[in-house]
Amino acid sequence: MPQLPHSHDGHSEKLFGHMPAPEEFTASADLFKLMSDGTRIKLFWLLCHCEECLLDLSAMMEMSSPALSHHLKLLRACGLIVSRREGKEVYYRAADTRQADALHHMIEEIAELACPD
Amino acid sequence: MPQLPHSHDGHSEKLFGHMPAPEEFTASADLFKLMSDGTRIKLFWLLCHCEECLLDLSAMMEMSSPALSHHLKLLRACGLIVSRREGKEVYYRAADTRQADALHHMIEEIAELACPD
DNA sequence: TCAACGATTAAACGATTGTTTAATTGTTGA
DNA sequence: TCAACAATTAAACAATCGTTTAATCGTTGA
Repeated sequence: MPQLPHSHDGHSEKLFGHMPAPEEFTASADLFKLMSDGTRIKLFWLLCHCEECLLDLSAMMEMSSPALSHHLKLLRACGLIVSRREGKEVYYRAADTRQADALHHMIEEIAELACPD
Repeated sequence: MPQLPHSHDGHSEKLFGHMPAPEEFTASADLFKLMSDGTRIKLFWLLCHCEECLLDLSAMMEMSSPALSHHLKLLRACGLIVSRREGKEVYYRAADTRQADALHHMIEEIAELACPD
């Protein structure tokens, strides 16, 4: 049993002995980090409700297309969104995965947003 | 009805007209930002499972006490954890709120952590 | 009251992140 | 093939963040 500076009770020491590996937290942290930016939350939320091309997203988000492209790349790298090219345009939408769905619900639960159909 | 650069269908334009205010996303972003650091996730998770003083937390987290104090301050400022002084020591634990509870479950759902009793 | 201890604060530093501007890649229709 | 358009990439910049070191505050017991 590992020792703590102050021994208040045995509970913490037992917990100390069963600490999850740091990697288990970094995986979560990376996902939360992705949502730590208001721009990306709004973007991801938007892509949960429609499929759109960069220019339209750019207008809806009121941002430049390079800035948006940067955020889309991050979201796609984590598998939260997918894209498909159709002619000159690339369409983005939320991925159809358990993780993306869970995150969508988290966002709406936290923000208590009214969710358009 | 607002106009988008490309009019693919009416759906996005309708959505564009009902965009939630930026503040609704910044509130969520702030909460996610709090959890965007592996150190803080681990710390918060720990405080969901025990109540401890700074020095013991410092040992369990393998961090300096000033660094830890800084993170505890951030978590407390958002109401996710509470503290009480008992003599020379200050004890921290997760707050007993819906938000803290929801976040605890999110972390374990995302990390799929085995949760010690 | 004063020394010891635990906790907090402040200042400084390095690292990371988001946006801008400009250049480049990819696709289509004339 | 070339001009127009959509998307992406690259470089540069300011801003934010987490840690360290050092100093300070608060409490207790001698």
